[in-house]
Amino acid sequence: MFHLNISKSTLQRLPLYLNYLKSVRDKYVNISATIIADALKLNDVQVRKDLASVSSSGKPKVGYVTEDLIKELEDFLGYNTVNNAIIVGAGKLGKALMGYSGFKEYGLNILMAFDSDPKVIDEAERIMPIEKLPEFCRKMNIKIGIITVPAQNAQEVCDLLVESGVLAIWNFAPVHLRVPEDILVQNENMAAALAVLSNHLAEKLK
Amino acid sequence: MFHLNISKSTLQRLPLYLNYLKSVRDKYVNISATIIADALKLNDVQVRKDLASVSSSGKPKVGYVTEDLIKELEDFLGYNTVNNAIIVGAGKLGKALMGYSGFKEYGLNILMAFDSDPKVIDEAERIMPIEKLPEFCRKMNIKIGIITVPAQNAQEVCDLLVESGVLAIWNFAPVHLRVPEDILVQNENMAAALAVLSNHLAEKLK
DNA sequence: TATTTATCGATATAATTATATCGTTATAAA
DNA sequence: TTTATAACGATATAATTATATCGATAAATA
Repeated sequence: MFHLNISKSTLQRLPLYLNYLKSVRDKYVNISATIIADALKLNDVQVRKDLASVSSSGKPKVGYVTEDLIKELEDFLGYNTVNNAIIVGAGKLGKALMGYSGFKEYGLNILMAFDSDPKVIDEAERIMPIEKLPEFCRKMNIKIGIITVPAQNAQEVCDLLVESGVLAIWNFAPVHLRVPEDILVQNENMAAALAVLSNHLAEKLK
Repeated sequence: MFHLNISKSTLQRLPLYLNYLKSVRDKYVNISATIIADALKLNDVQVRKDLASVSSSGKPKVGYVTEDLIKELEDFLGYNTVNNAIIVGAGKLGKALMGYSGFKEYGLNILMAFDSDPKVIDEAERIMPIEKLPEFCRKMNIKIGIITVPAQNAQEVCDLLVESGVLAIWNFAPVHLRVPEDILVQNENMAAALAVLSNHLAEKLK
């Protein structure tokens, strides 16, 4: 697999293609970028370019073999590989993510949550004290860490994760995290999303 | 307030600025775009341009008055205005979001969840049958809807929300929603985030 | 008071991302 | 068998977004 030079925007559209393809796999044996673009209200050239980075099987007049494309997307997106992860911050959001079974589908397996508050520790519920994080990460070879602590603690948690060998961080705190160059931070900024919503409403209702 | 011509990327950075400013309000009476940019690892011109869309009080050599800027950002982002919202889909994610108190801080007040499955209806827990959604939205003047149903049901739920007067939709399903021009869809695509994480790992570990 | 400095706002350039165009090819219809 | 068409890939153009440059200005220092 050649995971090179693929833009974040492309990468973020791939799951949409995959989802759409799965929903029409019975309907189309072959499918074209034009049809996909139409269904997802995107530009067909964009779809074609995006797909070119995971597949090279497109044929003029015919398009792509739907099942092949699904397979290629799933492989590329790592849905067929299990990635073990841990969560730091066992508050409401952390627990919710941990309890959310939907991530399995994407190859994400959340093994454990960690928290600094002794009151929430509960090993039966898979919540351990943060002191045990480094050892756990090394032993289990954890490469993905999810941060759901309050903004003011996010950076220190981030540092701890990096020290413990984590390579990719999914950050739910509304802060910018400073990390070494080779570590990826993916921000899931709910505040940012809300900003967009609220701004739209202010526009509409004024 | 003039909410015009502001790019989504800018809008998404504003909460970061606000959060940072709050964390240093005791330290700096005045603050410059340079300092903010440095702290958030952004370009100073970008910060200045972003701030120009909410404030016009920057002074050479001095920068901005921290407290004024905080106030302006909060107003602009609508954190001082309560936006009532509802959730459709009372599965794990829906319940989690509903129970998550953090949104209050951003002016988002989730009043009720709706679901089509009679087994999960529980008015004491603020989960109502989906049939009651349109009436509820109209009566309570709901303008924000949050979609946490499975991908295959997302479009019909979206249509229902639009019919019921909702103007902005926060979509957690990994699908593209088709809506009239004046309705905003903000996608919180967890699958997309995971795609980015997984791709990075594949790169690093290959 | 003159000079230096940090910073602003405005404008210009660069980089990235999206869209349009064009030649080619595989299939279907005439 | 020829012609038409849908769709591909490649390349070119347009739009958006980020970064760099520059003159102006408020405060600090000489």
